[in-house]
Amino acid sequence: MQNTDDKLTSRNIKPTAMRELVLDILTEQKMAISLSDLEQKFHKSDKVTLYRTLKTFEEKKLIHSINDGSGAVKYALCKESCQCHPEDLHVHFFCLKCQHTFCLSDIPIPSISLPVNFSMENTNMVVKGICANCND
Amino acid sequence: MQNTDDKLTSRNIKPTAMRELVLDILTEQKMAISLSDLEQKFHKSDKVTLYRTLKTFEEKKLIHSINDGSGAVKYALCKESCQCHPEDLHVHFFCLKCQHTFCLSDIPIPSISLPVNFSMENTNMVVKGICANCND
DNA sequence: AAAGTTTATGCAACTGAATTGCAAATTAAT
DNA sequence: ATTAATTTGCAATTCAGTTGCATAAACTTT
Ligand SMILES: [Mn+2]
Ligand SMILES: [Mn+2]
Ligand SMILES: [Zn+2]
Ligand SMILES: [Zn+2]
Repeated sequence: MQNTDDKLTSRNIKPTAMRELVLDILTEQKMAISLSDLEQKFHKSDKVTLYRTLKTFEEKKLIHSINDGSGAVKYALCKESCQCHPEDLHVHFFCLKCQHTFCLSDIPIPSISLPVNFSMENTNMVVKGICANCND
Repeated sequence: MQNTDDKLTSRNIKPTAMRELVLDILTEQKMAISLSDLEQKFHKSDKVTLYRTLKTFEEKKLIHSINDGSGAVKYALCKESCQCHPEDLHVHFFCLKCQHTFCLSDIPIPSISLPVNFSMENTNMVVKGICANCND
């Protein structure tokens, strides 16, 4: 198990104080969070710095982004082994009641056969419904 | 085959001039279009009216919306038989080159088995890649 | 047909997410 | 220590989506 600093350097991200804080917060989360969610975890913070931190993390494949249709992109940590290749992708779940977005890390995105001459690079699959917490 | 007016009334939408125009434009499209795309098909138009027209159409299940991650929601006509139930859902394709979004109407969204106590109501599945046109 | 009622439209204005420019601060390299 | 490269903070912008309200159009009732 690597510490925060190693997790950053192993993804070729320079470990600044800010980035360590952000990574620690992301590591604590049980669900995906948006930029505004992240901002609210700080007492004082600059949204743009957090924005660029998330961008850097995503670029270096430390986190991945999820478009759950809620209007704000959500982010969640990648597994250590993740390279964000098609085989690393998983299904996400958006709860219509609590509005939380979960990584269903164990559920790979099913591959589908596209029409002729269409090639795939990536897939975003979001199931919407009621999560276990909200189902009484 | 119904005319524009009948298509509207059969979905319980009052057929105003505006709505007929919008439906005709939507019917012509080979791909899903955004609100701004729609706005640009008019010489003079009010974005809010178009916005509310699309909302009404979607509510009455004449069209469905697609969240392709491009930043703007896209819209496309439903099939005549569509009730927007899970069994009516299909996969969408977003071309990374031409940025167009296509309904893969013949490809149903594969059903997945969710973790215990999660229930599903709806699924958004967008495959990203290169479309047939762009694959030379 | 006229008057009244409901619904749709147009315009202005606002919100909130995402993004850019730039200067100051921090970090790395020489 | 000086210089160069990178990161951070603040101001400001863009753009999709949305609301409020007044006018216009479409229906209902007399
Ligand atoms: Mn995930
Ligand atoms: Mn479609
Ligand atoms: Zn929930
Ligand atoms: Zn294309």
